[in-house]
Amino acid sequence: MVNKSKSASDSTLKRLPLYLYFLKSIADENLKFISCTNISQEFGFDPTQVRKDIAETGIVGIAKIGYKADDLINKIESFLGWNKVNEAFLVGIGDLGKTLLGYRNFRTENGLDIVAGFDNDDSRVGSYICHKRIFHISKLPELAKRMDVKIGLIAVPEKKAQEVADIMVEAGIKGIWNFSMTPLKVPEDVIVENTRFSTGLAILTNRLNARPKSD
Amino acid sequence: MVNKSKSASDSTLKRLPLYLYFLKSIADENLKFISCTNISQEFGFDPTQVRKDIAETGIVGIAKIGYKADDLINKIESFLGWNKVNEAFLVGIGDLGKTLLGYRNFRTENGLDIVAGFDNDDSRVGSYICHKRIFHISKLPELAKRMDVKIGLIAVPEKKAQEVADIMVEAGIKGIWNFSMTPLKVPEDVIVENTRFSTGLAILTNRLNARPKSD
DNA sequence: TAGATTGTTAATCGATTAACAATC
DNA sequence: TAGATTGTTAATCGATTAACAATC
Repeated sequence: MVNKSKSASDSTLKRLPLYLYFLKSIADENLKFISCTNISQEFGFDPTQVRKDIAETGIVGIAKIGYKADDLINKIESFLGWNKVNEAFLVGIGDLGKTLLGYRNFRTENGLDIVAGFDNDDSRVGSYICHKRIFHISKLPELAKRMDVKIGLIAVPEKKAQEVADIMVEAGIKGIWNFSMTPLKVPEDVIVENTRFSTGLAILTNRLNARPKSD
Repeated sequence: MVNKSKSASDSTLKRLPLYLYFLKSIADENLKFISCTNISQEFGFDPTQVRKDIAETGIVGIAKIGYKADDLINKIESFLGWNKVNEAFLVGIGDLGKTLLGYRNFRTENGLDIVAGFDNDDSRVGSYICHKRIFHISKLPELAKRMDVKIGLIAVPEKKAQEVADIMVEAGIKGIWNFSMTPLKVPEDVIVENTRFSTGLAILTNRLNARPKSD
C-alpha cells in the first residue's frame, strides 16, 4: 500500500505529467481503457518506455486491454503528489516572483498553492499581489511553522539565493523550488529542484543558429 | 570560423547557461582566467564534463592556466545565440501568455525580444499588455514575414496548440518555444523546444512524498 | 622544474530500446 | 483460438566519469 519509493528517475518524472495531461484531455471521450501503445503514439515515444514509466506509479494493467483510464489518472496524480493541495511560500517579489504568484495553474493543475509572498524590500511589504499578501522575509520562519508550510519557491537575484535557502531550511521547509541560477547548498533531507526558463531557450536558439551554418 | 554545428547534446546546452551566469557574476572580480576545476566546484559537476561542455563552444584554453574569462563569456553567449537580439511573437494571451510577455529578463539576459502578442479573442485584440501590442491571430503570417520574425512562443490551451503551430510554420517561423503540454508535429526544418513549468514541480513533489514513506 | 590544467581517448554507468514469455 | 497487450529480462546506446599524454 505504502509507496515503495524507489524514487523514479528524473526522466520518468518529466514524462508522467505529459501522460497525465493527455489522459485528462481525452477523459471526456469516455474511454474506459487505454494502452501504452496508445499513449506512446501521441508523443512518439517507445511503448516500452511508457509502460515502464507507468509501472512506477504502481498501477497494474490488464493484458490485451491496457489500463483503466480514470484509475491511471489517479495513480499518476497521487504518485506526483498532485492529488492534494500543498501550500507554498514564495520569496522574491521581482519580475519573476510576480509572474509566479500570478500563475494560477499551479493550484488548479498541480496542487501547489502559493499562499504568501516574501521580500526584503519594505516598500513591497504589506501589499497584495495577485491577491497574495506580501510579508517581510523576517516573518517567514514563524509563519512557516505556524502554517506548516513545507515548500518554498526562490525567485531572488543570484547573490541572495543561498541566503534565502538557509532561512527556508532553518524554518523547516523540506522542498525548495529554485528559480535562480545559483546552485544551492542544503542538508540532504531537503529536496531542491532547479527550474530556469532560459534552459529551454538555450536549446532552441543554439539549434536555430547551428542549422543554417550546418554542412 | 563557421560553427561546425555538430549540435551539442541537450544536457550540454542545459548546463552552459549555468556557467554563463556564474562567469558573469564573478566578472567584477577582475579574474582574467578561469579553469574548469573552478567552475565545476561551483556546481558540484565533474571537471571533465565542464571541459567537454565548454569545448563545444569552440574556445581553446591554455594548459595550466585555463580559459580567458571574458573570452569564455563571449564564446558561450554566441554559441547559444544570446549575443544578439532575436525578435519573437507570442500566441495566447491567457494567464501564462501574460506572464511570459511581462518577463523582461528574456530580452536583457537571453537576447529574446517578444515584440507582439496574438490571440483569437477579439476583446483582447488592439490592447497593450506589458507595452506589447496584441493582434488577432490572423495577422500573424503577414507580420511575421514583414518583420522577418523567426521565433514563436505558444501559450494557448492544449487543444489549440497544433493549430497555432501550423499557422506559425506556414508563416515562416523556424523556432517554436512550446509552453503547452501538446506535442507538436512540424516539418523537420522547424525546431521545437518544449518547456513546461510543471515538469520541475513533478520531480519536487514526487520526491517530497516519497521521502517520509521511504523504508 | 614541478604542478596544474587542457584536450582526448577509454571505461563505466544508466536510460532507452528490443525481445519474449505470460495473459485475457 | 488468435491477436494484442502487459510485465520483465537482455541488448544497445549515449552520456558521464576516469585515465593519461601534452603543455605552459
